[in-house]
Amino acid sequence: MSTAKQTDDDVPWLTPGELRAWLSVVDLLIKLPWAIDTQLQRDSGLSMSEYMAMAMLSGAPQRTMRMSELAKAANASLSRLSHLVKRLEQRAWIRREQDSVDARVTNAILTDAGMAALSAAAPGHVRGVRKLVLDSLPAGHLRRLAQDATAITAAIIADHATACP
Amino acid sequence: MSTAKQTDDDVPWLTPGELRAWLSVVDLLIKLPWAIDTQLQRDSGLSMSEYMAMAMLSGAPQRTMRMSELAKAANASLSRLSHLVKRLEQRAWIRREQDSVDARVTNAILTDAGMAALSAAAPGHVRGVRKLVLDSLPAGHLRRLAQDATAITAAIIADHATACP
DNA sequence: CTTCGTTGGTTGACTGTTCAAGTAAAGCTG
DNA sequence: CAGCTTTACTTGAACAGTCAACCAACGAAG
Repeated sequence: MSTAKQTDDDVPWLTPGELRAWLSVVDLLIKLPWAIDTQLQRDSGLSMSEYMAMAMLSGAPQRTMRMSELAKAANASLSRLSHLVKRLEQRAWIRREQDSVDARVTNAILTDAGMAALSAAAPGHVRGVRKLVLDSLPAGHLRRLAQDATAITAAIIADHATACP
Repeated sequence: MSTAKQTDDDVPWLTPGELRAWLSVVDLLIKLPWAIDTQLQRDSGLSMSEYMAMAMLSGAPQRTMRMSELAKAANASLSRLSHLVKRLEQRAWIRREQDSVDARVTNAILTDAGMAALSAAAPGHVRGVRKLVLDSLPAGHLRRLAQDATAITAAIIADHATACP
């Protein structure tokens, strides 16, 4: 059933402490995205992924990025981004343009209206992040949390790289 | 645009350090569920939410829970759970039964086949969690991480409670 | 300069989630 | 016990995300 070298019987089951810890992490993985998304959706009609895409564009030179570049920055698949940008294009917040050098690449450009929408959404979003995340953690814990998060994502990327070369 | 008491201009923007830390957490919130789901789907044809529902049932007396109870345990909305259970029912991994005391409640019951499927899926899942999460963190960090996660989810719940009483 | 493989992106069908509405049993309340 | 309200789900439509084709442009190789 699994392709791993270890047999299933070798896997040490989680200790009660590990299990509780893992479940509280899972709880976070469900609830935090939900909370952030809810605030953004309610106050600005944006999903987190849409916000991220627009935020990344806003920080780029000319407020412009190629699709594949933006996909990486916003943690989205190319397909997902394509659909997402199409929707934002209909709201006139993003414009698409063919690159003049390489005609295969599409450049996504944050319009002025998009920039305005992002600016309107940002304070509420930041307030939410502050209230839910930063204010919940004692001083110094944020840095630790970020380091642990980075360590885990690094393991994910490494694992993915060894799994399919 | 927002219903909060603070005006938008009062919100202190994130410092560069806070922003970096937050983005690394966001990265985790995207990649870790994806990695876990991918492993489960590939090796066992289950999504994380399906796995969680079945795991919760497996630990309950009679391998039985009422839908609303299971929804809370598995972090799902009632509607989502209803659809999800319908799908698992078609695979004969879960059975539904009306409660004999209160005819409104539906009891979800993990079948023997469901238990077998769960047992087959568990080792691979645990191995994944170990490899990606537990093994990425130095000793002691897991407990800290869990505490921080719990603090944040508590803030989310508190916030949600004050927002809509 | 034409063929072939690669890169960059789009599209459409399917799947799962959410949201709003609906149903039906329980539990008051007068 | 007749008429509300609440509780416990279920359902169907809308929507976002994934996956597997697909297409067009580029770039080597012959």
